[in-house]
Parts: sequence; C-alpha cells; structure tokens
Amino acid sequence: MGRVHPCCSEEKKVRKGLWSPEEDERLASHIARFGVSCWSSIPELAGLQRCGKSCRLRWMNYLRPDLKRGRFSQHEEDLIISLHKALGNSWSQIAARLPGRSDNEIKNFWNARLRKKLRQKEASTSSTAVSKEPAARRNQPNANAEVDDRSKPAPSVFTPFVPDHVAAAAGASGASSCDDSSAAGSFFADPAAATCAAVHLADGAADDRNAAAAESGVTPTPSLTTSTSACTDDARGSCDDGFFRAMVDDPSFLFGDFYLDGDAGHHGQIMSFWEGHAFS
DNA sequence: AAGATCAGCAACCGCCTGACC
DNA sequence: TGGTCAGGCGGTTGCTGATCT
Repeated sequence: MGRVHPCCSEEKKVRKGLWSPEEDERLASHIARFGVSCWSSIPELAGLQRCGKSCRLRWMNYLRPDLKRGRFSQHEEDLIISLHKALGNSWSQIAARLPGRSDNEIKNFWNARLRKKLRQKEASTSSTAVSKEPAARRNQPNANAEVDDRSKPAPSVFTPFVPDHVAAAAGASGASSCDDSSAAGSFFADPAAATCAAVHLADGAADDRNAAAAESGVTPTPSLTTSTSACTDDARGSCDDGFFRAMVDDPSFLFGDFYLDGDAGHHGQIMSFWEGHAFS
C-alpha cells in the first residue's frame, strides 16, 4: 500500500472522525491569530489531536471564512456542469472558478448528481427493454427531464448575449475593444480573450440576484458595478472559441462573475454553448 | 410507527508532485 | 541524483437526516 504520512502515523494518537465545535474553535482561532505556515505543525501548536492533513481539510472545506455554503444555485449548477465538460474531474480547478465553493463541495455535488444520472439512465434503458418500472416511479413528473435537457445537442451557431445596457454603454463611451484589463484581470490580458463579446464583472450580490430572479422568473434590473466591454465588431455576433477557451484556461477568471441575465433564454443559450464545446 | 431507501455531506485514504537536503 | 517530507488532489467511504413504503 501507499506510504503513510508521518503526521498520520499511529504513534501520534491522532483523533479521527467528525470535528467537535471545540476543535473547530481551536483551529479557527489559531489560524486567525497566526495564519498557516506549516500544516503539520498546526495540530501541536493549536492543541489538537489531529493530523495536519485533517486540519487542512477541515479548514479548506468548512472553516474558511470565505466559504459560501448552502445549496448550489441553478446558475452555479450550470457552471459546474459546463466546467466539468471543459476540465473533467479537476475539482480544484473548477472550484477556483467558483468563488466561495470548495473542491470537495463541488465534487460531492457532482458525484451525487452523476450517481443519480447513472441510475436514471439505467432505469430508462431497462424500462425501454422490459418496461416493468413500478407505476409510482413512472408517475413521477419529469423524472428524467433534467438529464434529457442536458443531453440536448448544442446549437450549431452561438450568438453571444450582450445586454442592451452594456452595448449602449460601450457605444456611448466609444469603447472599441475589451480594454478594461484592470477590472478583468489576466482574462482580458489574453489576446485571444479580447476578441469580442460582453462581460459584465458584477459583484456577488448581482450573482445572487440573477440566481434568485431566474428561479422566480423575474428579470432583474441589471446594475453595472465595475466595467463593461463590448464586441469589437458586432455586439450580437461572431464570437469565437478563443474568448471562452480563455475563460477555461485562466483560473483567475471567476465564472460566477460572468454576466447572466435573468432571461432564461439567453442563459440557456450560453450554457448550451458551453456544453457544445470540448475545449480540448 | 417502523424499516428501507435515498440524498447530502464530512472526512479519510492513497497517490502524486514539488521542495529540500 | 536519489531519498524524504509536506502539501495538495481525486476517489471513496461512512454517517445522518429526510423521504418513502
């Protein structure tokens, strides 16, 4: 078997299992006061009978103050699915693009979803062959609707959505390119990324607004909080893969900031585009 | 009401990688 | 250059509460 971590060796008598509130408090207050220099030394310094790896995991997945927690929004769910298509099981990379979510959280979410999908697939294939599914299960409304939806082929042509106010703002300011690199970070520093399309770098609140609005079916009033950039040529056309590839390639780009209007049509269009591109 | 099943979540395990000696 | 170690990651397991039968 694999090599056992020295910090996890039996002789150290480390505790395992769920963390108690007292342990959480000790770890959190220690990191708050001294920060993290060496995980392996933290258990001793914080007075914990845990191995360093366990402390790190607890901090990264649960105690970190910037964690969002709570259920995934539809928006986040769509992003995860799209990112998984692009990046595979690189949970840490996916998590890096979803602010406030840990890789473990995303992985768990995905595995739960995947398990469900596989079950549903098995059920549907066996039911088409034998059609002996229990009536109760058959009567569940749209049991497979979600899976079917996501397996739809992407449209052959993607027209990037540019909100009118964004296009107007770009036109009014005379912006002819994605030139606000300071706000967009390295994403716009990538020449391939600066080709076209509009990105609204919204704050987290706008993200939540959009998610909430998408659920309620109400189109939110968009607010420009940082910067906008518009297509160089046509506000509603001719966007190439470079733009989106750059998003995938650049871990500093937060997908939670990608502008999504409450309009389900546009939302779906963007996601369909994502799902139709392999980013190999 | 009780047992079975499911879903969500937390945590562990084993492997890989890079830094250091 | 090879060995050791710590950190990080993905896969997996096990627990718990909710829901179903």
